Amino acid sequence: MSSIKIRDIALSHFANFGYEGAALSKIAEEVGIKKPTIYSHYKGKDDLFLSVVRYVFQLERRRILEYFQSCEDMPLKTKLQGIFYWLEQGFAESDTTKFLLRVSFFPPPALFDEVMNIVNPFLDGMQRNLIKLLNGATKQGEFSSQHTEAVAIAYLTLIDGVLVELLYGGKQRYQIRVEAAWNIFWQGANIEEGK
Amino acid sequence: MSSIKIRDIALSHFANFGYEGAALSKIAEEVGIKKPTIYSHYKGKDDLFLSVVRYVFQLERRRILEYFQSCEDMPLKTKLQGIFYWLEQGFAESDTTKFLLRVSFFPPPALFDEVMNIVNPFLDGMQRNLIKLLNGATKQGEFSSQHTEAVAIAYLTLIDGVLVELLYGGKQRYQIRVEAAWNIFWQGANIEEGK
DNA sequence: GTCTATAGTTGGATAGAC
DNA sequence: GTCTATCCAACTATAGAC
Repeated sequence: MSSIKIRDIALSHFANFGYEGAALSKIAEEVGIKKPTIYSHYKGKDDLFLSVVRYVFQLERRRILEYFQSCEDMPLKTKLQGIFYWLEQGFAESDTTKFLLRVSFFPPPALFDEVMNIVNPFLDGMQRNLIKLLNGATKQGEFSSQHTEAVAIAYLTLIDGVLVELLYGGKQRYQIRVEAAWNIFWQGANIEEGK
Repeated sequence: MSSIKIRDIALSHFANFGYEGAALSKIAEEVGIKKPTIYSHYKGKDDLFLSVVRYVFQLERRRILEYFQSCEDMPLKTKLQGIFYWLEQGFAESDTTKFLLRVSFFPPPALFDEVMNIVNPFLDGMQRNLIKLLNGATKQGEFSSQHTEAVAIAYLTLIDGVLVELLYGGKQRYQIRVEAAWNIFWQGANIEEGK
């Protein structure tokens, strides 16, 4: 089915040019079909865009679950630190992360509500899973902190901060940031109680 | 001069709709002039856009210098922590921060090189000033860390991470992030040597 | 500098033959 | 499902009167 090919190429165009910057004519050209043919697969540009949004977030959700399952028996530190390598890989392989960030930060105004109804549950789920993870580790004595939620929030902040650099500065600067910021985060998160 | 009014209103349109999403007709309408009048002030859309870019980054550079001068005699912790309130204020007052982030992360492809020739020196200057600041404080004994550069990088990562939330999640979620992530950063940065 | 009028292009979307 | 042909709306940009 060429619906899939259209969707995949549209993803890369939306990721690199944004919603307004992407043109159905250019997408069709790269797919190897004529523009009107898109309309026999999708209702229009909005429908195509929202299909890509749903696809990307579903894909990302599954990938994250797979990651956590793949390192279920490892210590917490390994799990949390491994994310950064995992992010780098996912970013290199496709335009999904770029699309994800662009859509999250600057969604097309007309589709704001519909986009946020997909983005927000995704982020909330991320945060819930993370807190669960930290709580579980705390019980097992792997991790000592009275402020599990604060650590979770700081960790998400760290991820956003390095993602920004991955998106913008490239791999090398990303790795430098991860190295520097992770160590300080981890030390700060493991301070023993008492101010 | 109405060049300024055009520039300021264009700034808000570019910030909220992106380069492609902003229309000269809408900008002119809000200014209270007709569209062709813009062409007697700017060569075209590209020229207007790049004028806004130059203006915003120059403005931001000056604002940052002013901030650091305003708290020159304060302890390092106060300086670094004060940035977060300062960011929040600047973000609320205008669309400059939104524009700055949008342009930095997702510049219009056709103007990529020209934009980056403005963005990169700006960021490099930020990082240089920060390292200078940390080095100065280290000499005065305010701050103990063997890894000044790592702290600087982690601090910039922290700023990006909270800015993302300011842009996307709003003031309240921003403040929560700042509270949680700053404490962990500061503790981690001030760990005594060893390990 | 500001306008009216308009050129020239490109965008999304539809009708209808095959 | 795919095409050709076409429509209409919106955009940037320019010409020329005032």
